[in-house]
Amino acid sequence: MSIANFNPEPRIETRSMYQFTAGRPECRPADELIYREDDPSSSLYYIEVGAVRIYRLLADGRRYILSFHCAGEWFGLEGGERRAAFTEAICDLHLISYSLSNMRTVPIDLMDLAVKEVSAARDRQLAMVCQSAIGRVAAFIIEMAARTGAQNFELFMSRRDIADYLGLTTESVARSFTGLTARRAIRMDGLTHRIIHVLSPERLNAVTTAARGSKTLTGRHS
Amino acid sequence: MSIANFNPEPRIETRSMYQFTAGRPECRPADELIYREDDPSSSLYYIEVGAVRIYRLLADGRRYILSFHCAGEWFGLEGGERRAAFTEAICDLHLISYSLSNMRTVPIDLMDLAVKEVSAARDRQLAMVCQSAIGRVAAFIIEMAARTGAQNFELFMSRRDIADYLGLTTESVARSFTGLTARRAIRMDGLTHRIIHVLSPERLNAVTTAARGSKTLTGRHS
DNA sequence: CGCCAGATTGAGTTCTATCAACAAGCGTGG
DNA sequence: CCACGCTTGTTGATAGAACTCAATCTGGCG
Repeated sequence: MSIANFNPEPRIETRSMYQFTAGRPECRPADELIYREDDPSSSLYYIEVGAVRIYRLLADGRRYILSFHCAGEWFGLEGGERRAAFTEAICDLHLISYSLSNMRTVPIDLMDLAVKEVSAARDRQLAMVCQSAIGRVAAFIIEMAARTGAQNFELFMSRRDIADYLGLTTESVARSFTGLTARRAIRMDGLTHRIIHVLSPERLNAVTTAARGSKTLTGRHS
Repeated sequence: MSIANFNPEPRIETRSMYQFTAGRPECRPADELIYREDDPSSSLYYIEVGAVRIYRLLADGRRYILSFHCAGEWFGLEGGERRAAFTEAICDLHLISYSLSNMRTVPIDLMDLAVKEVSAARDRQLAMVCQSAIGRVAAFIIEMAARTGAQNFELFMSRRDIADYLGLTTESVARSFTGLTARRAIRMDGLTHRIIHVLSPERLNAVTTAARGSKTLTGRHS
């Protein structure tokens, strides 16, 4: 499995390690825990309706959201035997679980899922480090718009969830939303301002490409 | 491959998509480019000696280092058909490349590699967002110590590389190293202070677990 | 009506980027 | 040999961005 058993012709059967049986559809209410840290990681999940947040709790009790997953997406692929994070329903949720077993192949290319998650994690890593507060929020809105495929959509998570995802405070998130509204990049609607209208993808993009600081990362070289 | 072709029994052959032929060992001098963004991603690499940095260039020319890989590690697994990042040798490098072909199976479990990269990317994401400058540097030193398996080791990368990896300036990195020395967590040696002695793993850990700010992420709830 | 949760705004503080200067080592060339 | 430039790393002073604490606003609910 690891570099230790380096061998010219080992013919490792990746697929055989990851076979699952399809479960029945399940419904979970908002805020219910799907699995917690240290649970055995024996299932994979497909979201039919709703959304989840995957998060870790730090030693001091703070919460950091690693990713959101919404309808039509898979989650729960884990490296180790046990969960490294918690997963909760954000809103009412319908999902299908696939438990580890030798019965049948899971109806998705796990390799594809894994490399896509690497790619997404790297994109987020880059956004976290390189962007200002308003830039992160702009990038977040672009990501959500791309996922829903619409210019007008409703955020299914609170400002607190967004803050814990972007590594900001709720106040900074609110100020960034206000700032994007002032720049006429978006318009907000609804009681809790969770309905977002993207007025200008160009202006949104302009915010994300504006450098946080010229010396934060090394400038052009070679 | 994606959710679009959802199907109860598709029997997707992950392995068939990822077969390689072993290449001969190659040597690369320091700072040489292994591959660049948009190159076809047709090879996987195993590092025998040396280390590489994988990075992206932002629109404004700044550089962000996504990861370092050193001897005994694999790199180059990519989601798409083309490279999403650049890779360079940090120091003199010996590597073995495996080119895509139908000849034989690559001597590593790619699935294992992919899920480990997801895990590592998430850990870094968390460190980037939750930690102060000195906390990130402390986490970086802990990571490097774990990789080399020694309390005393030489960093193969410059302060600039570290800064571009941690999303800080070289000045902040230097100040953090000084701060860790003042706390007697580490001692530095060598002409360019790249030789690190970990004096107290406990004190190092204490720096990483110290909260950056109590309101940065949501406190204990539920 | 009082109370609460979610979102926003304002004022002050902290942290890090920025700009500048400095030190040490190394290579080059006169 | 030494002056010079160059690279790498470090330190100091200042400015700006985000956090912190506080207050306000809205709508929902008992």
